[in-house]
Amino acid sequence: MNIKDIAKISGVGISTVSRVLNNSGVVSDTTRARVLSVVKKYNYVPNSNARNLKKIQSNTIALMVKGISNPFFANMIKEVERQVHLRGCPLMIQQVEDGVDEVGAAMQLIKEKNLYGVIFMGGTYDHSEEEFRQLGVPFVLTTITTLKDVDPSAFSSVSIDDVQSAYKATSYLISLGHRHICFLARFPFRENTIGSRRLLGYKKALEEHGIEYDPALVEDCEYAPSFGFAAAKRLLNKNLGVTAMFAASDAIAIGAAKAVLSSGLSIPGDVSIVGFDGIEMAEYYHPSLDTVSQPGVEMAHVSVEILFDLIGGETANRHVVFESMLVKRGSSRKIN
Amino acid sequence: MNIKDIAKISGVGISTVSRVLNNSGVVSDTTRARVLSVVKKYNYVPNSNARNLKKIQSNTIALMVKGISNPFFANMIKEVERQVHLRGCPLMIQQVEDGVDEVGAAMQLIKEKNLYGVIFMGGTYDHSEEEFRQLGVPFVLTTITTLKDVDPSAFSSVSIDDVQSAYKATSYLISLGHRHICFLARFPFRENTIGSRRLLGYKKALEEHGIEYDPALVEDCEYAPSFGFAAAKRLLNKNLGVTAMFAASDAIAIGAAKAVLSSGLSIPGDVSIVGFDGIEMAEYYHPSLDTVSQPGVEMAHVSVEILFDLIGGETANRHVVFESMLVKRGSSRKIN
DNA sequence: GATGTGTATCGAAACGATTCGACGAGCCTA
DNA sequence: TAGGCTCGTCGAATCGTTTCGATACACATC
Repeated sequence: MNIKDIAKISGVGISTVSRVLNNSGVVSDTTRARVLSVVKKYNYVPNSNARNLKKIQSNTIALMVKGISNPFFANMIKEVERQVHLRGCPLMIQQVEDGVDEVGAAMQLIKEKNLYGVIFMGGTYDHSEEEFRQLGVPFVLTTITTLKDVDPSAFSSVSIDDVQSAYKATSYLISLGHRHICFLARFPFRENTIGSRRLLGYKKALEEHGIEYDPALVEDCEYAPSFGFAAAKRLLNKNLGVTAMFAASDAIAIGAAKAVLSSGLSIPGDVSIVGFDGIEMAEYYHPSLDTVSQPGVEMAHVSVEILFDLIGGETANRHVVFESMLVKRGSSRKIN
Repeated sequence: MNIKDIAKISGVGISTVSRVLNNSGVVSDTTRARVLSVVKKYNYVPNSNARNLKKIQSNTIALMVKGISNPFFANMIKEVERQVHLRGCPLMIQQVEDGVDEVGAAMQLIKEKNLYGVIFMGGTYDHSEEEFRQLGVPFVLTTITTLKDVDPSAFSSVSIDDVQSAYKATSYLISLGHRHICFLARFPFRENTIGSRRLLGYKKALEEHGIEYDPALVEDCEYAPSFGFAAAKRLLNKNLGVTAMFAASDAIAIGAAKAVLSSGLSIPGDVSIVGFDGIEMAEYYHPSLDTVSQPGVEMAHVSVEILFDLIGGETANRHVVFESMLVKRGSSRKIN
C-alpha cells in the first residue's frame, strides 16, 4: 500500500495525496476528507525512507548517550524524548559504548539518515573543533566535557559548573568541621574530565581553608556502586582518620556508604558522606544521602530548546550553565 | 557525495561501486581496491534511506522498551544492543510512554522504516492475536505479560515464571517463621499483569502453608522507591503486626526499607524484606536486600537469538522461561 | 472575445541506492 | 573462424515519496 494506491483509490493525483498528508499547498475540503478517509481505512503510513530520501533532510533527532544505564540520565532521556516528540520529530536513542568514537558514530548516522540534529549526552569528548564542525548539522553537548580546547563559538552546551559544584560540597564538609575528607571519582589521567574538574573544586576548597591536599585521600573509581564500595574499603584500610567522603556520583556514594556501614562505622556518626547527581535512589538510601544535585530534567529540556533554535536558523551557539544544588539530608554532620 | 560521484571519480559504473560496498557479485581485485580507496578518501557513507527504500527491507531492529529508566532494563538494553550490533544490524531504541499503544507504535515504525524485527521489552500488553499478527515482521516479547489470551504459536517470548518466583520468595519468608507478610506491587485491576501474577504466587504460598490471605496486607504501588516508601508507611500505620515485606521490585523494596528504617524499626531485626529483579543498587543498600533475581542479561541475549532465528526463516515461535534465583543477603531473618 | 487571476489539481522529475539483463573482451573448442 | 562460455562491467529500471511547472476551469476585467 503506497501513495500511488491511495491516490488511485481516492480518485486523485499522487501529489494531492502528498499535499493532504503534509498539510502543504491548497486542497479543497471535500478532496482532503476523501483522501483522509481512504488513508484511515487502509491504515496507510507513508514510507519514511522514501520521504527522507526525497526531502534530503529527515526530521529525525538523534540522542547519543554514553552509558544509557546511568540512572542520572534516565529522566533526562525521558525528557529529551518528550520535548522532541512535542515538536513532532522522531527521536533515535543511540547508546554509545565506552571507547567508541561517538562523534564519528554520529557522523555516520547523520550521513546515513540525513539527521536533523544531534544531542550528545554524558562523557568526555576528545574531538577537535574541526571534527565537530564537520558534523554539518546542529548539535548540543549536554553534561559533557571536552578534552581538546575547542572554541566555544563552535558548539552549544548545557552543563553545570563541576569545579564550583565540587567546591561547594567540599566547603560544606569543611564547614562541618571535617579535615580528613576523601574524594572518590574516575580519573583517566587527563585534564578536563568530569572527575578531574571535580577534583579541582575539591582542592580549591581545601586550599581556601588552609587544609593540605593529601593524595592518599583521593581514590580512583568508576561511577558504579561496586567500585565505590571497593574504593571506600581501600581508603578505610589506610587508617587515615577519614571523617568524611565526597563522591563524584551518587552511585559511588551508595557503594562507599555500604563500605562504611559494613565496617561497623555509622553514617553520619563516624563518617559523613556527600554524593553527586541527585538520583532518586540516593534519597531512599538509609540514611538519606546528601548530594550535589543537578537539575537533569531542566538541562534536558534546555538542550532540546537550543537544538531546535539552531535548527530554526539561529546561528549563535549558546552555553547554558545550570546551578547545582547542595541537598542536605541525613548523611553528614558537624564534628568537634 | 553519493554513489554516482564515487563511481565517476573511481572511473567505474554505479553498480560496480554498489557491488564493492555490499560484497555482492564479482568485482576484480584492482577495481575493488580502487573504489575502496576513493570511498575512504572522501569519507563516503551510503545513504540508508535510499538503500532501504530500494531494498524494501532495512536491516534495522527496533527495541520498544516501556520505561527506559527502569534500572532493571539498563543492562538488558546494553546486551540487546551488543548482540544486535554483533550481527551487523543497527538498533533503534524506542522509549514507550506509559499509556501509549506500543504495538501500534511499533506497527507505525515497521511500515515507516521497513524494519527487520522488533523486540518488545517490559510491561503488560493488551493486544489481540490479530494485532500481533499484523505486525508482519518477526518479534519477541521480553519480560512482558499479555492480557488477552493470545495463542502461544503466534508470538515468541522470553520471561521468568512470575507466579513461581513470587511463590519462592513468599515461601522463603514463611519458612523463616513469618506469618504476617505484606506484598507490595502495582495492580491495575486486571488479571495477568506482572503484579497480579506475582500476587498469585504470594497467595499460593500462603495457602499451602495454611496462612489466611489478608487483603489489608497487600498494597498497591508503582515500581519506584517513592511509591514503595509511601505504601510501606501506610502499611506500618495499620499496625497489623507485619514482620516481613515482599516487594515486586527492588525499587519498591528500597523505598519500603527506607520507610521501615525511618520508623525506627530495624531490618532484618524487626522486619524482613525481599525484593524482586536483582538490580545492583539493592545489593549495596544497607542492609543488602534479599531479592528474587532475574537473569536479565541472558534474557536479553536469548531474545536477540530468537529474533534472528525468526528472521533467518525459522517459523516455529519459541517461549523461553528462565529460572529466577532467590538471592539471600542480609535483609531477612528467622523469627520465633 | 481576448486577457488576466485565482483555485484545485495533475504528472513528471528528482532523491540515492540496488539489481537485473545486457554486453564486450578474452579464451577455448570444434 | 564461428560459436559458446566466463569474467568483469555497465546502464536502465525501480523503490515511494516530494515538489515544481503545467494545466484546466471558473470567473472577472477590459
